[in-house]
Amino acid sequence: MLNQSAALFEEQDHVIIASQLAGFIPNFQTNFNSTSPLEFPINMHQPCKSLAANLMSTPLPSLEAADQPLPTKQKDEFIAHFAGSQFLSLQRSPANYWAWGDLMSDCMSMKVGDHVGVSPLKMKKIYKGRRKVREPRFCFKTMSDIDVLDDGYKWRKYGQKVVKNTQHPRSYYRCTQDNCRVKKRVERFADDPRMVITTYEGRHIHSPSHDNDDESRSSIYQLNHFFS
DNA sequence: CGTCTTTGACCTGCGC
DNA sequence: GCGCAGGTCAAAGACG
Repeated sequence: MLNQSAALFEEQDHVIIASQLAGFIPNFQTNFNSTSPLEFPINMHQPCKSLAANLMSTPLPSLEAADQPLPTKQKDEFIAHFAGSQFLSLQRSPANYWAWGDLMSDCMSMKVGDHVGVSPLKMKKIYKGRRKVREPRFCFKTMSDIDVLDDGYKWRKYGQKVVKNTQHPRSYYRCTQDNCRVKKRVERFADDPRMVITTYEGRHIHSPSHDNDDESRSSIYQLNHFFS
């Protein structure tokens, strides 16, 4: 049984859904005011997605406003929706919109206690350099002895790399379906090798193979279809 | 024999 | 411009 706790984010659609983010980001500073992780069951993802999409659908503020917090009203709506739940507050700016993926990537290799955050200067550099559209990405972390989780799709490994400051190599996979450009990266969490971090990039243009009906109902299958 | 994995080389982007 | 690190390629080997 997969551990369903996960941290998910998708940049292209402005959807940011976080669960157990504190596990990825030891200290919330600069752009994140978090006191405790946000947690919700897997079947709450769709309402969360709608809410977050609505929240994030207003035009991006000007670059000069990059360091300004999310308008209080929007933040309050988000907080209200999760009243009674542990809550992660989000601040939105054009810079950290682009920085989400990078920040998350940075966090993968960080040690507990490291500072996490993006300086205003770095944020503006990231924003300036990322005007091209990037494939949507999301990642999640699971407790598993198996590196490559069966997600219903067929993958071919095309590379492996030792990442700096980590003991475990990162593996690169591509979907084997013709014309499908989806990729995924699989690596062990540096601070806790029992955890597997899987990062998906792109969207499948086909349905998963249904070799195993039980698998098609699994949580990981639902995770993939959340973004399809 | 076809498919998949491994792995060193190469490419690219970024920081200094 | 240079060096480093991450990402990708592709030839060779393993496996069924």
